[in-house]
Amino acid sequence: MKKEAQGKRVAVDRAILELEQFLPYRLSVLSNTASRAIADLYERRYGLSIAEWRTMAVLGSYDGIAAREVAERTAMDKVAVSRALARLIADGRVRRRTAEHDKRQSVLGLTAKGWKVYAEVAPLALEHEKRLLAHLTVEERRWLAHILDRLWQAELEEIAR
Amino acid sequence: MKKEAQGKRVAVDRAILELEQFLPYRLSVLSNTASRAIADLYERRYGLSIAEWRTMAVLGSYDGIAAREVAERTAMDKVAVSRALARLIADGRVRRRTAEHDKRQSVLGLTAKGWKVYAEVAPLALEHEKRLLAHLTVEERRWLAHILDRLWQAELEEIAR
DNA sequence: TTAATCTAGTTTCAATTGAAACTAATTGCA
DNA sequence: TGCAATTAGTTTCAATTGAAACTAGATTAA
Repeated sequence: MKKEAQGKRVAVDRAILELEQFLPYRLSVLSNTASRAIADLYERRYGLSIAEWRTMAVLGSYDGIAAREVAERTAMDKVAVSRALARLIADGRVRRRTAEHDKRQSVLGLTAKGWKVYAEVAPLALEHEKRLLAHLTVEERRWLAHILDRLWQAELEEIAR
Repeated sequence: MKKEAQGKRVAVDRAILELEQFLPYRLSVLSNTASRAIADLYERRYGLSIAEWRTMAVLGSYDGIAAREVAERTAMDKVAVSRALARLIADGRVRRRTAEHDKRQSVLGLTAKGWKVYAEVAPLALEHEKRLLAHLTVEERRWLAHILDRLWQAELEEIAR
């Protein structure tokens, strides 16, 4: 490490870690910008938070699941799910029944109104994803998907331990 | 899409988007787990939040910069930086002078105490990063670095527009 | 010059989040 | 059985965050 012109903004000798090169930092910044743009859009247009959108998305794929499974499938904790559901139900986008076989559990699903929102938001989200990926070549995209799978898997194993 | 056994957990016809495959979601989950483990560690051991650690990290690399530049280099907003600095200074880990050429600006740097913390935390952070990357082959690691660069660059261009 | 604009950084107040405690129902097991 | 432990989900309260307003200094341009 050596001085730049002016002797200002010196990269210091003792430094061992460059934040800009640090993987967790890079992932965090990337993740934030990837989510922010689209999140702002459906927040403004539909009053949906990320937590609410994720909840709707999994209910779009898995009708009739309980809150616990929403939490698993959205990687959110049960408190966040509870709050997201409270708002979605208040807005009439999600319906909740009590499971007959276990009265603690709920049976959740999108209402007609919820499906209407879903049918508008999902394409926006997918388009946004496409725009992000458009910056990569086909090969890079394949590698990215592969690497995410690998890391995902590694995490699961880590948690399982 | 078709029914699974039991007629439960049905993947619904109208579903357009699988959250688990959605890039912003995958990045978010990955980023969270990548940061969480290490963040918990230096929170417990040194009482450092992520914002504080990032601030210390850039001050370790760039001595004498102002809060504005900390914000740029950590991808945090100025309020977050102001608060992180307030705590770091209160803890005696960062020193702040006023810039002579512009009395609005501060001139920031790690104190001896700050350097001591840095010298302990940085290796921990790097080791953690190594453990994450250990799940990938050399080739995968190279591609990951490359892809992150590409997306990073794309973002910068996006913002510049 | 000096008034208007801009920039660095802080403060305030409301909204969001996180952790712990809680309620209600279910399960495991002596 | 029935009582202790577990699970689903909610509530509460404190801590964190975000947005806007604010202070103080610097810059611009008439």
